[in-house]
Amino acid sequence: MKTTVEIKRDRTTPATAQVLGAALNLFTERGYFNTSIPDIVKASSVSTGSIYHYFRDKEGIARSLYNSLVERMEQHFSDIESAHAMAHDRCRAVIDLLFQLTEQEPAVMRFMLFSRHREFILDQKPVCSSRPFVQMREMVAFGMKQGEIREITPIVAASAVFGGSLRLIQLRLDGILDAPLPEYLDEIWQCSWRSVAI
Amino acid sequence: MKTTVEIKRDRTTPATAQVLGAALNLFTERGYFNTSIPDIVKASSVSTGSIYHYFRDKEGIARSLYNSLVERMEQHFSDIESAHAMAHDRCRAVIDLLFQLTEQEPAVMRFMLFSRHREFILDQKPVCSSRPFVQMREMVAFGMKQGEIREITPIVAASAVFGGSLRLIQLRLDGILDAPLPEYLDEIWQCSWRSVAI
DNA sequence: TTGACTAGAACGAGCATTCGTTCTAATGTT
DNA sequence: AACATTAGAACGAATGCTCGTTCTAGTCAA
Repeated sequence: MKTTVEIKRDRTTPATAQVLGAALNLFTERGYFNTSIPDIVKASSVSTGSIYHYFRDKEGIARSLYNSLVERMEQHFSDIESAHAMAHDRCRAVIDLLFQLTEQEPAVMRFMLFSRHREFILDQKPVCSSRPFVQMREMVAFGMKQGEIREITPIVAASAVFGGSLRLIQLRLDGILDAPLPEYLDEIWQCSWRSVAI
Repeated sequence: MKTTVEIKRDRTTPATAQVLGAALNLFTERGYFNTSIPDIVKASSVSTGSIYHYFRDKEGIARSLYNSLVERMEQHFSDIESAHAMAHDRCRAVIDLLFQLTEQEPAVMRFMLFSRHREFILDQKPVCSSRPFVQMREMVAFGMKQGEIREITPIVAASAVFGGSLRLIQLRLDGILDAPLPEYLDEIWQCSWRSVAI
């Protein structure tokens, strides 16, 4: 039996979508603490009262945003695991996806990877221990078990495989890189895989 | 001829050191915006009046902190360049240094690498384009010119060389890694160098 | 005595949040 | 069909509080 609360929480109205969209942009452009509720009201065209009708408080907006984006990323990664059998192909597909997402939805990427969530979402674990990041490490561990990847400390291997690409994403989001990331995919993937391949 | 302002800015009193130390800890533990001036007053045992005597405003504290740490890092890197002639040795020494600093002064590392300075220090360039990061990229570019490193897009090479280690630093600071970083130095360096070596 | 320094109370702006109200549309009642 | 009832949704002015900053008075060293 569903409780009223659950029903309410699951519902997605146009208003909440507008609020979340506006919040995503503002939070990534100026940061959570430089964004006021009045700012969100203006950007979303949803009134203060309505915002507090749908979300417990300002932190609740950020939490809801974070959860939905993490969930979405989880789904992407699971799809990749289904589509590819080898660790090599899985890891490459992950980087390909992240590069594309960075170009298409930089705000999403900025919020997921480079916001300091723990500063504004209380009792939040670091991003690095969220499901998607765990999935990435599992892919590498799997590759090691299958003999695709050299036997080294698993987390070191995972850092070697994904570290360079994550760095490129940061450089791109910070405006240091002018060209779209997919142009670098082959080069960085060659480096990454060389670093851990047998 | 020095102006009064410059003289004042250069002076380092015990009080300013206490304020900067307290601010570093508070900013990295809770974040800049979750730290109030009263918090800094308590933690530093320096009164509000004195703080505003030495610093223009709250942002000034952060700016002063940032500049002093960047300067310190620049010096370290220049020393490394003097001590080693090969890109291989220089890059390895940089990682070694960063790993040691992370263990000895995690707050410094956290503030330098993983604070979102641009959110609280206005008209601040992204860390990635600060001198130390440029120095790191120059080391790699130099290695490529000397034939130590394969010919690929320079910034991709730099990301490949340092990306894995920076990732490990983040994991360590976020509490995902239990062992001190220097234990992983040999492994990650092997990966990093393999990824770009001729 | 003078000028640098210290102190912490007082100030006012801006913030997150609340509240009383109105609006909308669906449901029930006759 | 016509009206009454109700619950959720929307609104934005009002509230109370926190914070960065300023101010005034006091201390100390030279």
